[in-house]
Amino acid sequence: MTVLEVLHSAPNCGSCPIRHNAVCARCETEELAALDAIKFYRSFEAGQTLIWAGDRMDFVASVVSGVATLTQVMEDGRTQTVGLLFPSDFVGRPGRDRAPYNVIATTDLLMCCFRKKPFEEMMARTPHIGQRLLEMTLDELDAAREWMLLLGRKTAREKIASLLAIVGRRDAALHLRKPQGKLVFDLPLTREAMADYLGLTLETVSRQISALKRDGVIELEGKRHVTVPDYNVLLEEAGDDADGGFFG
Amino acid sequence: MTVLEVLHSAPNCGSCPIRHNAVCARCETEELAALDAIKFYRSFEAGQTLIWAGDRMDFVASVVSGVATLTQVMEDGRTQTVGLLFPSDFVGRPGRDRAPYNVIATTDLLMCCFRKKPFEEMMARTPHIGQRLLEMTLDELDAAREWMLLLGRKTAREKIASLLAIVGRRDAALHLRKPQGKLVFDLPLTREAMADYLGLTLETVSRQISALKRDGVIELEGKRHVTVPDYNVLLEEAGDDADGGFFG
DNA sequence: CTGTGGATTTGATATAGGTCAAGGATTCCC
DNA sequence: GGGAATCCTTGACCTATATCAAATCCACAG
Repeated sequence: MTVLEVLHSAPNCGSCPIRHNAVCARCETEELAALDAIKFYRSFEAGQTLIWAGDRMDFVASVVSGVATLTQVMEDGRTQTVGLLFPSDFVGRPGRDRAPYNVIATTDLLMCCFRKKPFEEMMARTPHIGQRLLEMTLDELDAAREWMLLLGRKTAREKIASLLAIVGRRDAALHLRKPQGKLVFDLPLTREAMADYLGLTLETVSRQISALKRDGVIELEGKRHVTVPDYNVLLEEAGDDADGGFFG
Repeated sequence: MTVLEVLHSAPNCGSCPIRHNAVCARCETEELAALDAIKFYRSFEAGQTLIWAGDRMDFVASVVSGVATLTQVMEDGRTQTVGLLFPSDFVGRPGRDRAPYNVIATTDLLMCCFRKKPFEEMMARTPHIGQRLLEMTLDELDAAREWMLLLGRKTAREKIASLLAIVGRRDAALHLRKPQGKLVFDLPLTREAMADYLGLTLETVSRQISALKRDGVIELEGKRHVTVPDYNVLLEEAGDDADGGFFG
């Protein structure tokens, strides 16, 4: 995969609590060439922590394949995941050099990285990139706030349905399809990782998944392979507005 | 208060779930003059909804005095507040013209507004402003994610203590002081508004405030006037890291 | 095939916080 | 002063979810 491909894939997936992406979908060829010169790839295994909260971060990066989480941990071990990163999502914050969260690969993961300093210099020369970054950050903020509603007010069943809807939507986006009708995808998270994202325990996650299965909202093959017979039914279970959020 | 004063006051209050502010603390005098030409003031009464989710927003604005909330409401009425706006905080998103949340004045409120189109034109001419806006948006994102930890993992008592710590810190910032030792301030929120922000019911909020009072963590005079004998004790009750978050 | 360890499910029980209901305090208005 | 509205507190009880404890499943090493 070339940088050009990474940067030009910019699916906008909706109101998910998930980062959107592509650094600059409109930038000039010569700028892409410049980016190309400062890029490198890194791969990680499922379960690996790529970055620890407080670490110095001297690069920014895009997810090429796989899924990662952004996670906060309290002193006594209570854990809350605050973001999910799918392919095309972006990590890193120009102008800040400490990572505020643990970044953990939940599946095998390939990242396309750019050294931070040259990236920032390029940003300074290229207004489009800064604009795009503001755009992306606003999307992330909307996603975080949508998740605040989920964490503060939704029931366990609604939380699970919401998460499944988002994973289904992002997976559909990877295949350049709109999420509708029947969806089939693999869960990129363990029950525990789902619990950490939803503010639940893994037992509750397991029970609610069983309940959704019993009620025919989803079908399961093994523990990770999910079939959603009707995406709209799933959205109703999620308690969202009809279209699944502000972005449709 | 002049625009210059509004724009140049940029307290950075820490890891609160609260927006920070000042559009551009470093911009040139002539740019301030340009901003001055497109500003206007609006005032609102406590309880008034300034903006409804879905409304067209043709301005951006800074809080001059008072407090407002950003609030999401589900179809069945469940309500979650996703942001608190104190003086110097910013509302509005260049490049987007629909408001995603209700904005509600919780006290009498004065806003300093700028018409959006000229503001955006100015942003395009002045890289500092765009940079500052990205900076502010990243702060908001951090605050939102800190709040996700609160909503997903903290107990009711910790939630209340966290909110009191944040209000105390922002209030101290208004007086250009560091929060420490004894703090005295007024709560700008009803019990119900606190509940909506913390993902609780108003009864639970009331009970936990009574408990913190009983345990000497706070003192109350009337329902709104709070004395915190020792800010560090409050932070411990909040379950945060010693210094109260990433920003100190 | 067999043991081992992680991930998951399921059951029994406990509890934090929600719900429903009643009553106080404060303010405002007449 | 006397409603009456709003906001807040407190009590009694209930329930969704957490906690603790076994099973079960499955992948993988030997």
